[in-house]
Amino acid sequence: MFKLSKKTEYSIIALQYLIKREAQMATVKEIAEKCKIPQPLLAKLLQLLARKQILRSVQGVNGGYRLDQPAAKISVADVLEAVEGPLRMTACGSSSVRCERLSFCDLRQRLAPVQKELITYLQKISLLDF
Amino acid sequence: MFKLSKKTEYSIIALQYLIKREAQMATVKEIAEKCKIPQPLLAKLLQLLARKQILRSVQGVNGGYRLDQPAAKISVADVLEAVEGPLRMTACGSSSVRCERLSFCDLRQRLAPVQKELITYLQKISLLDF
DNA sequence: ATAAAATAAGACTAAATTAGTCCAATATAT
DNA sequence: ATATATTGGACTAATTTAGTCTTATTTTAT
Repeated sequence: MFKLSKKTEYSIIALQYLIKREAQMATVKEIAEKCKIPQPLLAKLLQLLARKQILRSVQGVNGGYRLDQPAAKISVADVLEAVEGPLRMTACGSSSVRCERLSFCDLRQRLAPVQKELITYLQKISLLDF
Repeated sequence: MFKLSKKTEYSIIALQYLIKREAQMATVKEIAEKCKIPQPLLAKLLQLLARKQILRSVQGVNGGYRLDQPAAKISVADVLEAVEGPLRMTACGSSSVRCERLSFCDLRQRLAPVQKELITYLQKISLLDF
């Protein structure tokens, strides 16, 4: 329970690698080899992080990825959201899901504050102090 | 991310039903129908909860399940652990998993305090105030 | 005693999600 | 131009989760 997905683990590991390299670019290939992450999968993850402005990508020769924000400003919550999508504890609540228990189940409402606290907590942990 | 499994949802819903019924027994069949949960699956879940002394089971005619503890003493963490097994955020750390990144990856150690806080938090939420 | 009503346990199948691959397209420095 | 990168999307494989089925055991009422 609450186990991070491989995607999330890989993302954090790759980010930590990039933090150590500071502003220097690193290619997917390099990161994949050093961190022992399957390269095509890592490529996807770094793309997701770039879309959320956590990383900056440069295409072409001498291209690669580097941090687009100071490490202290990147929260664990940011990474989770970029890679896994919005954090929510119940299946219902996403617009497409209709729940046959709606009439009597108050799980979602009860979980809402828990979820909120959890997110707040994860937002306070940056990749640096984490 | 952090979405509760169906098992967990079903367990909490069933427990809330049992809380409303107070000390009265309810059969798996009854709970399954009222809460719209597949009966054989629910049966498994209630067994897990009974093993952890969250529920008390009585076999035979007129048997069923009832709470084995006051609702206020049952924490969300208890339910999660009973149904999902120990809460841990990394795949490594369970004895059977060997990680090829061990030499340089400190994810597990860094996640340890996060995980601890999370568990502490979930332990403080009972089925009543939740 | 016996039948009926209940949980217990484990093997099994199906569905869904996650992990990982592959390939063609686009961008860029030399 | 060409080599080296990322981009994006479709695809397959593996794993996990959800759900079913069957048989055994326990208990009670008759």
